[in-house]
Amino acid sequence: MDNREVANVLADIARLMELEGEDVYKLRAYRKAAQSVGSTRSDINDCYREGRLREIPGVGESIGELIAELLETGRSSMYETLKKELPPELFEVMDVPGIGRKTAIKVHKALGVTSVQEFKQAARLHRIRKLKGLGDRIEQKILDSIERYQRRETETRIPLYRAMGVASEALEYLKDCDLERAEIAGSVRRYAPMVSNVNVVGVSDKPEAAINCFVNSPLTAIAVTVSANKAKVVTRYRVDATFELVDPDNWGLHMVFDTGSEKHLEELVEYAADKGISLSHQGFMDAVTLQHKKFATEKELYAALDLEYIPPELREGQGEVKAAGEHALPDLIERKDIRGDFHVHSNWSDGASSIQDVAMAARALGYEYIAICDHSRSLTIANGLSVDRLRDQMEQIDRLNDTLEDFTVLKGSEVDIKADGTLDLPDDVLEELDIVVASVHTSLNQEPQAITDRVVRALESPYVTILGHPTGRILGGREPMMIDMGLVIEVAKTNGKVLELNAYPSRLDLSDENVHRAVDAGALISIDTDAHSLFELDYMEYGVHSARRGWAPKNKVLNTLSYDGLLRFLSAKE
DNA sequence: GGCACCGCTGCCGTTTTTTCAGGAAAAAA
Repeated sequence: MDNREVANVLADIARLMELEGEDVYKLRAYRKAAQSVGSTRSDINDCYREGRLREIPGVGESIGELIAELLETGRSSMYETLKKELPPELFEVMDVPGIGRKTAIKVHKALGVTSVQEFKQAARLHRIRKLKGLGDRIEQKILDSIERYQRRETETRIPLYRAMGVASEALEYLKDCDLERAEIAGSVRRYAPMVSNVNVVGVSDKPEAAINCFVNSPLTAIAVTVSANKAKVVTRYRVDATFELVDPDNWGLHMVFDTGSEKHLEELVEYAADKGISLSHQGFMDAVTLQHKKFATEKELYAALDLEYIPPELREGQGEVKAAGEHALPDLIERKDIRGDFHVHSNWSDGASSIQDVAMAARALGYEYIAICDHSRSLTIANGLSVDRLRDQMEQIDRLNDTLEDFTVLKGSEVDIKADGTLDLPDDVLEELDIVVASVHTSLNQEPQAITDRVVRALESPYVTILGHPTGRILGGREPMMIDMGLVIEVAKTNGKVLELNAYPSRLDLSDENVHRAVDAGALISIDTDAHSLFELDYMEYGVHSARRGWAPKNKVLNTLSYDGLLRFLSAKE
């Protein structure tokens, strides 16, 4: 057994204990040990042989003995006993949002159903509503949840931030594969929020060895197709990866074709055809002179078509080719344009760092200002600030600002928009703040009309500066709220409110489409990280690229303003 | 069950609201 297999058994045991209603700290200990064994660099068998099992964090006497049993016999008596009690298939049922531990067990024991499919069938046949404590509405909820879950199961795409991890892992392995060059292409390079394939393009004078090296890397779960210059594999992260070796003299053409998107390439090929050029992954040929051309860089290829260089984020077939032909591409926002961050948490609520440390980190990024926007009182789970604590925080920020030069900490709050659209803090408190980010955190499932009215009401408050994570979506996890974004954008524009592009990688909310709509409508956006620790301030990178996907120019992004410019903006609103 | 810091131990992520049903589970950062 290797580390991964041992870790899987430990994790399974933890879940079975959870089903049994075992002490949560006990099962957490198993879960932690699983995590630790799975991620440790040294081989678990070596550790055992050398008597160093307990040097692994989270492995003590009992778990150490259990691992020893596993390695000696390939099984664990404790695991076997637990499995007899409850079938591990129930894990998947509990993975369905809306079905918890108790419900899963209750239904399993009463009806003898085990798999997700069986639960679904039982709900369809109205067998669940007959159980004590469950009724027709819970039954319907279970059915809906399972259907949503199953739809998600067929989803092979993963969120960008996870694909980024896979991509850098691929590049890391490829360092040992005798390559002269290797770069990420595909939808990861375009910063698409959901990714189904990680593309790597490389150059090597030993192609066969390089391809084999990639296919045999630990990244690969199954090799799908392998040819002389190209390999496609299923990775161990539920996403495919493609590695292609190309002619270095034609690097530019290959990068364009391997970056996509399909729609962009369609537009591009058509545009080229109109100019009498035959363009494909195979090459570039003048249809009249029959001359072939190669391009070492993408810029040269676009230039040969009389096009402006089109940045990868714009290559979605949204009219960028036409715009590039007219030299009318937007002057896209860049990372270096960002002068501050309006949505950052400190350890006053659920952040990890002190205000001072956040300020220092932000200044080290070259920012001029940062707004501390901790949660407001009703969001108790995030340790939201009461009015009194918020006032204390404001005082502390004032004192901190007295010691800072060329940098300002703005006083803010991420104030909850309550279910009726009122704000979680009274107006006289909001008025004292520099920045008010208003966000929805509760009752996300309201009907379209209700949720839209609610947000509109918040945007009509004169004290709100920014609408935080406007749709509440979690990539690969939660659907956006059923809000009428068209109307919200209009109201924001009319009332001089700013729409946030929350750069937290699992959110990226506004979506690129909505950024585009907002920019077209003339509304302002701000790109904020929602950082809860210092390193998360770097999430700005995701935000900027997403804004570029929405064609956002610098002058539509609030946090490109200098501090003085920002003050003018804020005072103009009063 | 593991661990840190001394013990005959106590902590490990928390708390309130919503929802469906009539007490209990799930969701929010």
